[in-house]
Amino acid sequence: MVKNTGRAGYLQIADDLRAQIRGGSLAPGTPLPSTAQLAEQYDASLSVVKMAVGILRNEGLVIGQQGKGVFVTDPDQTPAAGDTGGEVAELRAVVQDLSVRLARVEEQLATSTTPRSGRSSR
Amino acid sequence: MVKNTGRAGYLQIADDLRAQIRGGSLAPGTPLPSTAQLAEQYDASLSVVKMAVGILRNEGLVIGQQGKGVFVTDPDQTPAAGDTGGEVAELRAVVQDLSVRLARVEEQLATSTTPRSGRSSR
DNA sequence: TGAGCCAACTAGGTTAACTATGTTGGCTAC
DNA sequence: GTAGCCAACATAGTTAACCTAGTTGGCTCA
Repeated sequence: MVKNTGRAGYLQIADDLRAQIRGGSLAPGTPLPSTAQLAEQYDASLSVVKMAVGILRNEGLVIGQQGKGVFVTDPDQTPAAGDTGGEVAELRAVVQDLSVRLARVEEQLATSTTPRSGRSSR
Repeated sequence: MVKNTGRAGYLQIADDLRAQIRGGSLAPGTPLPSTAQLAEQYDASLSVVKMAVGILRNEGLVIGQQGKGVFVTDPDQTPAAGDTGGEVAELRAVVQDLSVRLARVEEQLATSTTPRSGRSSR
């Protein structure tokens, strides 16, 4: 399953699993196969599989529970790894502000343009 | 150097190096100390250091050259792992555009509602 | 039936060893 | 001076082994 494409085996596995997660084959909350099973499926060592899963964990796509397994995270509740979360939060705040202001403007326009005919054809 | 904070050693090292890179201590183009040196500095095994560096490599913060070393990447030229960087930049631009346009509309409204006293005291 | 024990299974971290590949500097020969 | 060789150094990937910690299910006993 791990091909000689020059791309490291652990990255290929991570790519494959990520594609499954992104593509919906592995839905949020779904447990991934165990490390042992993945090693068998991908014909790789446990260590390589662990590395691959570690990559996805750092990306926030999966979360592991000792003794239980590794589960696909819910994208709506994933803070997003790294500082991106902070940037996204910032953008959300700005968008929220714009939304409020725009609603206000729309309201003003709705009440102020009604009596003025000729201004409604924008 | 790797503390018993419950956070994995390799993650601590990655955090530390990331902070140095983000903080400017390690400028773009700068070579990181070698794996052997980092292992000594952080009192960890080669493998742990490699994992830490691997994390940073996946984040696009560093790039390695065999036989030479690992170098800090230039943030302006780093695509940022995945599409998140590009998407955030794009969203910023859109938000900025909306901000300007909304401010303009708000200004127009302010001037067109001036003759109507009682409506400006929002 | 419920509680306790334990084996099997699981994730995650750490370590050492090995391999492949590339870089660099010193040394030698021409 | 230049080219070639090689040891030392370096990155990156792979593997196996070990350890800690947690989960689960089956079995035994009260």
